[in-house]
Formats: sequence, structure tokens, C-alpha cells
Amino acid sequence: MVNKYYIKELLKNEKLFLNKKILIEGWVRSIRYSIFVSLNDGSTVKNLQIILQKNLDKSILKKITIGTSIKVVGFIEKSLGREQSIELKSIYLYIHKSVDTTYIQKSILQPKKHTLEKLRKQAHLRFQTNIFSCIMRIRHYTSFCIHKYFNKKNFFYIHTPIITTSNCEGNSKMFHITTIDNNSTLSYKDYYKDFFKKKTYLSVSGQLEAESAAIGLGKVYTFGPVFRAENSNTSKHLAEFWMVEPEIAFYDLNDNINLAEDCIKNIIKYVLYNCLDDLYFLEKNLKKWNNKKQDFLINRLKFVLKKPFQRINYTEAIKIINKEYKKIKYNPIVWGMDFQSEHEQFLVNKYFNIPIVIYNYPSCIKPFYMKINEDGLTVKAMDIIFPYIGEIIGGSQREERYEFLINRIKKTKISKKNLWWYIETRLFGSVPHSGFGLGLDRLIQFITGMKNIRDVIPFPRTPNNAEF
RNA sequence: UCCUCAGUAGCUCAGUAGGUAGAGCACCUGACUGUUAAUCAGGUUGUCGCUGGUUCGAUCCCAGCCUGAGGAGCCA
Repeated sequence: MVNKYYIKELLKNEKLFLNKKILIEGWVRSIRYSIFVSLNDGSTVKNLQIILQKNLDKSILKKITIGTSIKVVGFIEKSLGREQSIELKSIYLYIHKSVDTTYIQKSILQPKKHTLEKLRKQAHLRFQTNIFSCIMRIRHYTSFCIHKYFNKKNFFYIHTPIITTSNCEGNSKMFHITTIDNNSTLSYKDYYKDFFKKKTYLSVSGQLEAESAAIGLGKVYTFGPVFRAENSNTSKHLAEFWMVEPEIAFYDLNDNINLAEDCIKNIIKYVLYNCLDDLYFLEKNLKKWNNKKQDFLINRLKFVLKKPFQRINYTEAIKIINKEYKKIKYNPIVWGMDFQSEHEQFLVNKYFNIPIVIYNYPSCIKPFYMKINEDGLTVKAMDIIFPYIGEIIGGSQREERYEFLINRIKKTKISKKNLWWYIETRLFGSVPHSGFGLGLDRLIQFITGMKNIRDVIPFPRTPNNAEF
């Protein structure tokens, strides 16, 4: 009986495995000189070199093509080559499934430089490429760390519904859910005869439900997919994306910002510690593709950890932009307008040169649930803006006062009807509370240096694209 | 949704200032027991995104459409 191991385990403890007989399974990345096979099993970006038996039949050898899945039993030995310190000398080989060379040619497995667009078109095969498997491992560690972080801080993980009746953002377009089919004489307007006897949608956020959970459980978070039916064709938007939304009772805006900053920094630290091989690989390749001379990925991550984020209120931010706009040839901005992405990028990349937190936005550009300040004009909102990708977190202290909430809803012309339960929470032990939404995919974009958000999620959903 | 750009071999791309196309790699055949996307020799490969128009003739010019990318808006 031979034990099976994964490449990550072998490389972590090379000496322990020397001269040991082991079993390994994976996919062929390349075959050289008829005896050297680079095998990858997904556990790490690094490959294990397999030395095939010298007298292997030619017909077998021909079957060991790129992408072929194999099982090998052999002895771990010190490698004579330069690129690796150990290798597996094979004594038994089993081919699970050989890949025909004509298929390889048509696929992204072909050992060539492929564009990320090409990889996207073969999203079902992307997991077999180095770059995408690196990103997926980082995505895993990021998600895992989020649970770890909140668990350690005594938050409870709340599963908020994916099917909802309310639109928390007020103006986001939502996906309508119905069981009425096209052939029916009913239309989607006959929602009172539909499955739920209500108009239902895919959730754009779990916030409202999380708020009611926080009033009782104290500290909660949601982490799941959310859906936006906006027709946005950009490198930063998805129709289905993953969002982390903590919601905390007795937290004010400042506590909220502190939590958000600590959370992001914690995740980055965790990824730096656990995904260094993947980050090195990405850095090496991004450098090549972007024709950059300097390493930038890992330094950028370390840089975020170094200093506190710059906190600035909306009104001050406007002043800075209007003072500097002539120099930078951007449009000036009037109080009450939202920032354009060039404004945000100016503040982050040029003016402060660190991630920034902008808070106390005018109430007219923010949703109804945010707590209004004493000035009556601004709300206790905060956005965290990161270099290159822009807004990564949006949050606020919530309006916990019943009358103020009602007033705000009236002003924003949102229907109270479906929100009755949310409003009612303000009558039962309402407390100051805060929360934020962290876009997981955007955070991973920043960590991995991917320019397009479609390259950090396994099967992206965007307008016109749900192929896989 | 708007603006800009692109679509040529399996991949990355060049090209034709209107006369149906080429490079590198891949692939195929052969050689090779220490390679690192191995090397050497020989060989194959295309509705030049789709539809229509102008023309003796369109991959090239014009129009429409489709697909993709970058940017903007919406936001996470």
C-alpha cells in the first residue's frame, strides 16, 4: 500500500520524503526529452518533475500529452536539474485520460502565451492554467480569511435570503424571479398569482436582513452572492458577485471605518502569508505582460499595510479637487455631486498616495437607510477607495430613529410597503448600528493585480454572458 | 446605455496604398537518457467576424450587424 500525497505537502517537507515510495496524481503540464514530465496537481503553482521509466513503450509515451491526467508511483529523489530540488522517479504509471493533440491545439492548454480574453472564452478549462489556478487559490484564502476574521471577533455568520422583495439600494435594477412561463396566459404583472404571491427578485444586498439580525445577535456578517441587473460593461462590474456585509449593533461610523480598515489589512496579511508562491508567480507574469521593470504586486500589498488609510470628509475632498483640478485638467466638482472615478483616482494615487476613506456624503446621493448628521445635509456614509480599482467598500452608520427613517423614505420616494418589517425594527430596541459591504471580487482584483474582474471569478456573469 | 479601438492559420500577430495571404510558436513525421514552454531536420494548416453595396475583381473601400477589449455612467 502506497500513500498518496499532494505536491504542496512534498515540497513543504522535501527531506522527509527523500527515498520514500509515494503515489501522486495530477495533470501533465509539459513533457521533455521523452522522460521528463512536469506534473501539476492543483495544490500549488509549483510542478513536480516526474522521471519516466527508460524503457517505456513508445505507444504509451505518445499518450502522455499536455493536459493528460496520470497516476504515478515512484521514489522521491534528489534532482540533478537546477530548477527543482526533488523529483519523482517513476516505477508505475497509469494514464487516466490522454488528451488528443488536435484538442490541445484548439484549447488554452496549448503551451503558448494566451490572452486573458482567450482564457475567458474557455472558462471551463481555465482552472488548468497556472495563472487562473493561482487566482483561484488566492480567492479561496481570501474567502477563508474573511470567515476566520469575523469568527475570531465573535461575529455570527447569517445566511440572508437570495430571493427578496425589497430593493435596499433603491435604484439598482434587479433580476425578477417568477415561475410564470412564457406560454402561460399570465404575465409577470400578475404577480399575485405567482409562486410567492408577490414580486420577487434576486437580492442586491443582504444588508436589511443583516441589520435586523444585528439587533439581537449584536455582531453579524453575511457573505454570499448578490445580483445586479445593471447593463454595465466595465472591467469592475459583474451581474453576480460576492459581497461581505458585516452589521454591528452599538457601532458608530468611526467604529465602522476602524473595522473595515482592520478587516482589509488582516486579509492582505493572511494572503501574503499563505499565497506567496501564487503571488510571486502572478508578479513575475504581470511584469512580463505589462512590460514593467519593477515588481509591483507584492510591494503594493505590503504598502497598504504600512500606514493608516487617509480619512477625509466629503466636503474637504471636494475642496482639494477644486483647488487642484486646473493642474490635473479634470473637471471641477460642485458640492452635492458624486465623485467621478478620475477624482477618486487622483486623491488615491496622486494626492495622498494611500487608500482613502471618504465619509459624510451629501444625503441626496446616498440611500435612505444612512443616518443623517446634525447638519441635516450629510449622512454618516463612508466609502473606501483603493488604488486602480476604486471603491472597494461602501458603508454607513444606519438611521436607527423611527421618525427620521420614515422621513427619509418619504423623500426618496421608495415604497414603504415591502419595507414594513425593516421599519418596524426601529420600534423594538433600536440601537445605533453600522455596517459595510466589501466587494470580494474587487478586493481579489487588487490583490492579484488583475485588470478585469472577469478574471477573478470562476464563471463570470455579465450582460450577454452566462455561457458557462 | 454612450465613446474609442479591434476581429487574418490552433495561438500571438504582420500584411495587401483593391488582383483570394505570411512569420514565430503549436501540430504531424523522424532523431535524441538530464531536460526546464528542450534541441535538430522535414512537412501540413486559412470561407482574412457576418450580411449587403461599389467594382471586371473586395480580406483591403462603404453601410449595417455580431463579438470582444479599453474608457465613461451605475456601483461593490
